[in-house]
Amino acid sequence: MTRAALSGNESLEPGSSQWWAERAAAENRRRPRDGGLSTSRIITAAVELLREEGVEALTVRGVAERLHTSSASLYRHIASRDELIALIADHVMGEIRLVRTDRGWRADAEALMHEMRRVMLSQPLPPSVGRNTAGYGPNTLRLVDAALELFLEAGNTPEQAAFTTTTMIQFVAGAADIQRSAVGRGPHGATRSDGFARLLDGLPADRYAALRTAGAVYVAAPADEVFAHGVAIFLEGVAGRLRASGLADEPERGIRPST
Amino acid sequence: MTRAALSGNESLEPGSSQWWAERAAAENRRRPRDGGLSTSRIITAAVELLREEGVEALTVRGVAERLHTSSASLYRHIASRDELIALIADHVMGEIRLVRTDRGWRADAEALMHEMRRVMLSQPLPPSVGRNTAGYGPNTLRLVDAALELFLEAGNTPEQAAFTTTTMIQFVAGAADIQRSAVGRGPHGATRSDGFARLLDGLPADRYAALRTAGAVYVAAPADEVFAHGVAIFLEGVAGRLRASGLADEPERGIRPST
DNA sequence: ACCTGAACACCGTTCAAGT
DNA sequence: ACCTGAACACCGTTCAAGT
Repeated sequence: MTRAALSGNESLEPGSSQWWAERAAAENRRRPRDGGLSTSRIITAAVELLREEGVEALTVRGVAERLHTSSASLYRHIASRDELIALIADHVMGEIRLVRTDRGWRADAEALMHEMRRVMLSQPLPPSVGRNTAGYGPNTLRLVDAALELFLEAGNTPEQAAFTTTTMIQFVAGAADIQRSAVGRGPHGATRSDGFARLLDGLPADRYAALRTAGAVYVAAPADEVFAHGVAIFLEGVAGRLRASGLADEPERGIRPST
Repeated sequence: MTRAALSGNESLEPGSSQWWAERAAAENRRRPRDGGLSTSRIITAAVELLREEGVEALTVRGVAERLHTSSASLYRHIASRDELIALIADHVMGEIRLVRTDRGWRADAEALMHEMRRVMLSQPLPPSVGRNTAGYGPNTLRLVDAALELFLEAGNTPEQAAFTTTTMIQFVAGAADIQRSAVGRGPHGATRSDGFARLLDGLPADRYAALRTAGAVYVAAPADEVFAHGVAIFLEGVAGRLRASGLADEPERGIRPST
């Protein structure tokens, strides 16, 4: 009771669809006070803090300080740190620009994936973001909607479009997440390869044969190139499955099927 | 100096290749004391704690308690909580069974991906695991080696094999990560869909058209099926690119090219 | 030389006491 | 009715004082 900051959402799990639904309702109900605190001011401050001082600085107390209040005051607007993080996650997703290129679904999907990754890497984010605590936030749903639209227009069934959208998000989020937390990369990725040679030396000589063949390029590969390759695999796979299931594939330009 | 638990690895970033190399060297140097503490006992205790009490219970103090010591004592064997997490991550990867099916690279890759996911979902893990803090640990390198081998035998160049391996890991890790943190799923995923209908009602009626078409199946889709679909897309994409680049594709059974 | 109790500098969160 | 100082119950990490 006391814990629910914004109404009677009792103990809904932050990030769940019910939580987002309740939050939207409560936010409409709310009357913006004088010059006081608000959820959006808190989110803005939190994102600034994140950008300027990194993930480790993102504490409830830190956000409060930036707003010249006490942490206790924030708990009138957010019920927990987890809520704050879910809100930040969706907020960041809002920076993803959704544009249609008119060059067919493959070009659109490719652009969308690169744009998602750009935004996810554009600032530090707490570990749980990029997962799906934001999954049902308004901005994230816009993204999901755009992806579903794209894959529907490509000729997929709703189920295929849904599965493909989830797969796309999983891949892009995974790639961004891993790159974000990538460790030991020097300015030119040099540090990484250096230590790697030493590392291989320490391993049993009769194993790790493939690693000795392709390990160098595996370690040194520029993240952008690897991601572009991953996108190509994904698009090729989606197109291949469209052909296999005898559904409409896209010739050269986008033709909207009468769905 | 004082901080480096296991030798002169000074301030290497936990998870970096140098850190793993240094750690392996130091571990060999070390003489196992009487019946005392050891890194592996610490890891075992940490993993037990994780399995029994979940991510939130994984504290240095909690691990110490389980070993009937003080947290200060653990710092003789690990330099920080981050080190502990990197070690746990690689330890868990060690549970991945690497088997060749003799039914060609596609079957092998498919089995490997499902096995990776199984292990990643088999127990709670801290957020940063499944990213690449474990990237250079011995068990993780065995996994990478197996994947590289697979894709090399399929006929890829070392560079293609490397890129494809990274893509595979990113996708599987992303899928597992998102599913792990999936929020609001009831016993039968019911809760999820329930709240979703209410959520859609709250959204502007003139937008989110695709979401209204495919949203239900998007939300309710069983994670296993979605993952299987994602694997199919990935394999199809890899095969497609192999054909496109004129490199050897796999007919029906595995034929080792003379790489 | 090794170990660790006790302390330090933080956290997220709560709530009684203020206005 | 709203706000918040101060406290609670934790953290990770350190180090002086013990053995």
